[in-house]
Amino acid sequence: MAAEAPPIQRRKARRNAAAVSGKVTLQQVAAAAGVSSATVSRILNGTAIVSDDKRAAVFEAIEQLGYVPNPVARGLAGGRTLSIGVVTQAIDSPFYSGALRGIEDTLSAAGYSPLFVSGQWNATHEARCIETLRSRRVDGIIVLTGRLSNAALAATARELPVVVTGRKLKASGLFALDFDNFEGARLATHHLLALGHRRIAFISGDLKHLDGSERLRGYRSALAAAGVRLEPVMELPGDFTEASGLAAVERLIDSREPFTALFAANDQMAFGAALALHRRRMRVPDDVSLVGFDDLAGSVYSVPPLTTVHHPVYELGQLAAESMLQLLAGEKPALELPPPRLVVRETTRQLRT
Amino acid sequence: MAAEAPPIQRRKARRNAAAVSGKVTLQQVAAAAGVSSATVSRILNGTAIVSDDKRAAVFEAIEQLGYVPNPVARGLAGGRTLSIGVVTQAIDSPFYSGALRGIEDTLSAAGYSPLFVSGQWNATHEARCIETLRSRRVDGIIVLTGRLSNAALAATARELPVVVTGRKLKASGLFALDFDNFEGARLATHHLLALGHRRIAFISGDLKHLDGSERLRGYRSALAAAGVRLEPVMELPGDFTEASGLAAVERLIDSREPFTALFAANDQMAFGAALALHRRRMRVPDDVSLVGFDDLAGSVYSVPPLTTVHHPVYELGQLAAESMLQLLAGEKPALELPPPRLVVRETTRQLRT
DNA sequence: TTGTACGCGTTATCAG
DNA sequence: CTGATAACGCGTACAA
Repeated sequence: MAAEAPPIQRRKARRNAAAVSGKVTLQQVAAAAGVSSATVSRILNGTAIVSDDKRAAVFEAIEQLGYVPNPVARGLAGGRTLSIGVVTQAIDSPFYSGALRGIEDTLSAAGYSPLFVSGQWNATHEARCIETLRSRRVDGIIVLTGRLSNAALAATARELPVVVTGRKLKASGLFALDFDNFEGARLATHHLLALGHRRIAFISGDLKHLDGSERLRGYRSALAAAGVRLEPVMELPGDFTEASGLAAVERLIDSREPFTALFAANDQMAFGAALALHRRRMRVPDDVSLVGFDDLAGSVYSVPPLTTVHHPVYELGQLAAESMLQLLAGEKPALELPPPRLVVRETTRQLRT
Repeated sequence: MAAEAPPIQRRKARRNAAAVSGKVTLQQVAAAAGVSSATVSRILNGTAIVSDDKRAAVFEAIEQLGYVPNPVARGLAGGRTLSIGVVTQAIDSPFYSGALRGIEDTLSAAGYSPLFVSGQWNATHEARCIETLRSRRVDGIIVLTGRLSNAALAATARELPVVVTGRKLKASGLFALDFDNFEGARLATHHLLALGHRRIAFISGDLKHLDGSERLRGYRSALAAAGVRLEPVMELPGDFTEASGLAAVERLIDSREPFTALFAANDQMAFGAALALHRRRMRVPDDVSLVGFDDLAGSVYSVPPLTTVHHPVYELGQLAAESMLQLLAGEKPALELPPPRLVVRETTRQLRT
């Protein structure tokens, strides 16, 4: 036993050094295991059946040497980089960052790495982002609510798998994951109607996006179903930012148009609206009821906590990533997001009569 | 002229096809330009001086063919992947996402791509993340407030450039970008003292992190300087989350210890604190003054807008990325974050006497 | 089942 | 200044 000590120590030392420097090659593993490099590769990728003894020898060698495959070389040789491009609009938006985490969690669990790029709400920039991702040879691209045209998306889907959220679209090699924004907005508006409100103003998001237009449609639909007349003055334009929500409410108040409730197309605008109401000395929910959309992490802790429509952003990211994995595996994804759900907190109350 | 039309068209067509498929190789460019591939490489990387005519011919060919270099092959051959690993704790945290944007902006402007991974406040997981990044052959690693030991960080800095934020540390190949949390906390506490407050409670963050402990130190220092006795009961433990801020304030109120002001070690805990006060029917700032730390994007729109210490997170990301670029260029970074700055908004007021 | 040999697209090292 | 040519580390036809 004692005689064997030195070799063992040496092996251990080498292993640590290797694990840190990451410089052990597949070739070295093959040599140590007494097989060809092709066999090692086959074992690693499950490309072919290998005899059990060689298999064991290879794993032994991998363990001893602390071998870690080099994804760069893999990418060059095999064409697969095990990385997925993710096009987001603003990486620091409270809305998207939740989705990004969902994507990262499920992608990394599958051995893939996400490559995030920000499109910055600009179609041209977005196209450039996709070019960058393609030049980096990503295996697929996930687009979170892009500005890119459906045609452009379908075109890149012909080259590599694409998963897109926030729009409806069918094309080969592409999967669209959509959330029922219409129903969510209907739910929110219905809630206010059920509380007795009739003068319900709506702060819309960017109508160029499906999210924005669908939420407006849901609002209108609910009002119509309740027999409440649609009034253009009650539809305030916004762009999904807090500032636009604040501005919209100030304009509404200045117009002296009576209203008892406010539905903002997203939580951020609802926050802006709440501040505007506060500035004008109108209390929430005593004077005005307020509903948001998205259920951001911070909405639970706003004062008072915001009633809103839950949008499962984390799950959105997870499902987008899972769909991509399925696309990569040659399967046809059919995942669906859970239906929207109203979360009643403390910014809404029965209309005083 | 007319005779030349066909070739031009053909060239155009080929160029488009190439730009989309991204399959034109450096070899093809070399062939088209009538030079060797080495020359093309040299021109692209500025590795050596090349005659003007060949240079022009190569650029002409690149343009015609729509050549885009392949970073994967580059990574294999040259060892540089033009990608930087970024270890963050929670990609969806409002605090870190701002920094991530700063990093992405300046990195991509320099032709680098960031590779984000989440350490999830877990040293073991963080170490694994770094292994992943190294296996992907990133050219450097930026660590945002990690849990990793200084020793571990210094060790990886021996292998490749490292930039770390949120701690003080000197080592070769490593640059630490620190923010003056002590001074920021001192500023905030001083502000409350200047308003006449004496019973100022402090909700601390995770004291295992330098951010947390330094802010506590700043709070104590300001009190001491004003001759106010430090009372352990006024120092409430927290962990940087909204929930912990809420719990801390509820405990404080239940203890019936009198207090007129509250300083939370970050904005998220301040939000939690504000909600707790609201629940207990204590008004901000009329009954209690409240100060946060970080100046998150949402703090401007909280109701009422939060007085807080501005922490330049976006710049933090920018500077971290710039430092990394300098490290990569063989320079010695000496960038510094701007000093902390108190942003007085509407949650603090003169103590009523 | 296994090994040989070539190719992936660049960079780097030599000569010239 | 420029051109062959050898790496870089791995996947994969092809052959055995």
